[in-house]
Amino acid sequence: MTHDDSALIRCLSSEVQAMMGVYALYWKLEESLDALEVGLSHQECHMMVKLERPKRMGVLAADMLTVPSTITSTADALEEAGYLTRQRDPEDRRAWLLVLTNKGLEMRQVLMSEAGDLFRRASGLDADETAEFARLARKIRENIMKTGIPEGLKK
Amino acid sequence: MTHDDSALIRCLSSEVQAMMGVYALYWKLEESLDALEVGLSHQECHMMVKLERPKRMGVLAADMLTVPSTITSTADALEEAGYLTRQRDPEDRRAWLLVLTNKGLEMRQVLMSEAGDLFRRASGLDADETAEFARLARKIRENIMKTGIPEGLKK
DNA sequence: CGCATTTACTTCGAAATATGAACTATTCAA
DNA sequence: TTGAATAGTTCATATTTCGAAGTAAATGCG
Repeated sequence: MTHDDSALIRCLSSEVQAMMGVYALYWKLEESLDALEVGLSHQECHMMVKLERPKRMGVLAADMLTVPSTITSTADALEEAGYLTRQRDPEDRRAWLLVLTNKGLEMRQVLMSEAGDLFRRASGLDADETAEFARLARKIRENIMKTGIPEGLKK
Repeated sequence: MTHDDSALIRCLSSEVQAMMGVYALYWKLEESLDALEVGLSHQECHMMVKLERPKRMGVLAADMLTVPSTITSTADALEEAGYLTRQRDPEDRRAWLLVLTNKGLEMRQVLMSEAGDLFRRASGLDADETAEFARLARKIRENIMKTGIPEGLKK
């Protein structure tokens, strides 16, 4: 704590307190990702995590709340590095499925376990608190995935 | 939800579930910030929020987990727009205090109340859940501010 | 005191990232 | 079969971020 912010923060609405915590955590986690020195950009790490199973690029764009062209270049990099391959989706041959290679699956395991450590260290929460935080975070994520995507395509 | 992810996600560790929620929320909030059309970049919004009281640029850099030169350019933009002024810190004349103008204070109020709305809509949590989430988020933020900053200066 | 070192911020050019408009290939609908 | 819609790609551009070198003020130390 740089100063006595904690007292000031308690004066804010719960929503704003929550946001500030989320921002701090996000920034901290992003910073820690660099320290992993795993040779992947943040976006590439996120894509690896999202690929628990083969997914279409459009689905990933929606999941990652980003734009198709970003997915293309991220996938290019991961393919180049040997972590995934593109396979035509048999159900719609316009679409590609991104499929992790064995090397990709291994890297994903590493990332997931490192991610757990990062969260534990950054948050400082005990197991119960983490479980409760995870429950709410899951609920939030479900809400966003449900309501957010249409909005994201607005304009 | 693009598919039946919710079931898959429950298989992950609490830590990873928490992270995925935090990421989704962060991305969603950032996206919504654009829609605010308030003429400020994300970084500029964040700085406005952090300036609940005058702060040194170095302190802001630590708070925002970023680099001094980024703070300089963000502060330049906000000064240009009339939201803040630089004042020499009487305690150390090398340092500047960034002080919100009246216009800046008004904008900060707008941002804070909009932020509350954004969180409410994005998260979909009720008041109790929000309070609980805020409690944990505050705890996390305190932990990060306490432990995180020295690490951030490593290297 | 006077000089070397550290600290706080700035400058500016380069690197990394993100974005959108125009394009190819495929599907769908009539 | 043809026109419109969709999935992804390309590429040039905009935005953001970073870091090395510079200025000015403070601090430490003989």
